[in-house]
Amino acid sequence: MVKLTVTDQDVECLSFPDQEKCEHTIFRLDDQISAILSEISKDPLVSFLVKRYSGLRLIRQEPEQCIFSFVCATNTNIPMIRRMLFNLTKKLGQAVDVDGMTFFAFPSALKISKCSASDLRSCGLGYRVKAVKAVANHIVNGSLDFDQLKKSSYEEAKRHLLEVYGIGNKIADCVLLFSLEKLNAFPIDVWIARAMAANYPWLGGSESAAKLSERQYAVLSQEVRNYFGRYAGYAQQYLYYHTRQQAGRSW
DNA sequence: CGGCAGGAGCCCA
DNA sequence: TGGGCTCCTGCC
Repeated sequence: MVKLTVTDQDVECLSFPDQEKCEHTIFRLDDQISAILSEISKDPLVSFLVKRYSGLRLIRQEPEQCIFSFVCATNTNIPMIRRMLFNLTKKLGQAVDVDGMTFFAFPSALKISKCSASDLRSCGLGYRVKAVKAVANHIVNGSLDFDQLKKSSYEEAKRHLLEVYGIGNKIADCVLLFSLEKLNAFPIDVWIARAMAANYPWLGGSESAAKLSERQYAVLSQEVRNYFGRYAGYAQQYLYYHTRQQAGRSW
């Protein structure tokens, strides 16, 4: 659990249990950011966005928290996602008191795997209960080993993730980018798909569809990683943030 | 007030 | 390739 304090100058970070320089972990401050930004700035639009949204960073999450969060995020909206995750942490997570307020840590996969389906359902997860259960079981029985996946290539790690019920292309790419150190992962949700069709019509086989088929996702995914390179995920972050800003939805 | 559409996707037929 | 899945919100 982390407490962030925004000051005029920067962001102060305090973690529980205490971890030295947790902001370096969370905001990837150890990345060679100038080299990364200059590489993705070969693209004119990204170059513009890098200047416009200077300071934007990729977040590094704990894999378990990351994958459960994105499983809950299918076919819904952000207020709903927050509610589901809050209910889940309140029901199963450990209470932590900070500044006189009680927060709840993200529960372990073991805790989730032991939780009954009806209790999970009571968190408002709906049909996602089946996927949440499947992910928890894979983690507990060792068939989903995040430490191993961190050492694997993008392609191999993604293949393993896709074997889990409830994990499709988009969630797999999010988990790879935000928690498994695959900076070339480029998650394509409906917003990014629209943005790509509008700004990069020559990528993705000139498919203008907002909803991508399995095949279209694979083609576009491969092409954007070729085009933006090993730090494609950083480019995605700028494009995604910009798209959401344009839509007037800044969380 | 009720009814309906739609939303950080995925699975199955 | 399209429909269903849960739940909630916004709109009419």
